[in-house]
Amino acid sequence: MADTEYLCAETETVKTVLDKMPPDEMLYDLAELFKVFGDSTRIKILYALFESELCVNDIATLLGITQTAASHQLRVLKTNKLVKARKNGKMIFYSLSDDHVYKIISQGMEHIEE
Amino acid sequence: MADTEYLCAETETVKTVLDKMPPDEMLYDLAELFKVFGDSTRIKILYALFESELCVNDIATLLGITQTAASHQLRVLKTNKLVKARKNGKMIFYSLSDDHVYKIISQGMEHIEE
DNA sequence: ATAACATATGAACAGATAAACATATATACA
DNA sequence: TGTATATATGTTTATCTGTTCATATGTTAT
Repeated sequence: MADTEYLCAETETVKTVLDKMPPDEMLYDLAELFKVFGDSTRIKILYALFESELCVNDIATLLGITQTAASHQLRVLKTNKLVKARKNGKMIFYSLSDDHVYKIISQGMEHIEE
Repeated sequence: MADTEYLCAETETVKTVLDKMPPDEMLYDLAELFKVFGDSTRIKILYALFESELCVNDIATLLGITQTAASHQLRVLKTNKLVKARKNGKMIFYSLSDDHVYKIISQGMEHIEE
């Protein structure tokens, strides 16, 4: 037997909230996306790429991290379609995949700066 | 003696990248902010609050989580200024603190839906 | 083919974190 | 005052995550 749940909010309100809530899978994906932005190393990489495409070693050197760490994080960014890769000889140049990245980070910055 | 670092990118480019990079502390704060969005329980809470202010117990019931879990997550959201609280008797109503929350989540959704 | 370089991968470890459980605080009402 | 209700807090635990180290893959040049 389930508990008798009761609510403070109006029944109508509760109904609206539940109606407008996107499906769980979508909310899960959204959280996953933000999780990618939730690491300072990855944020730094994205910021660096605002200016120019860069190869892995340059990114590592610029940010003062190891090549391995850069590579691992670039993989996360690529998997989540935040950056794309272009191969040129032995080097691989990474760049932002679209301007959502810029917009999302900008909104975040606005929130912080107030 | 430091390694002799060399870069693939132009010296000028590297300089610009470093110049435009915000201070580390700011980048760290930004990552912290996105970390808050990077959890599906918190995303669900924020989505619920898009419609209406809600008390803790309602949020817990609506999302199918325990009161304790809701309270813990609301604290995280409040600490990061994403929600604000209004006390009314024994109940505490939570609501979104500003529209950055909405904008950030919207941008994220756009990225996912493409 | 071999050497040097650029990047990626796999495994292990340390630190972070969300949830659960028990309990504390605070308010309302009898 | 005592009791029920609403929310918050502290602690533990299981899981996740970022980094490091070692190694592998792939590319270029000699």
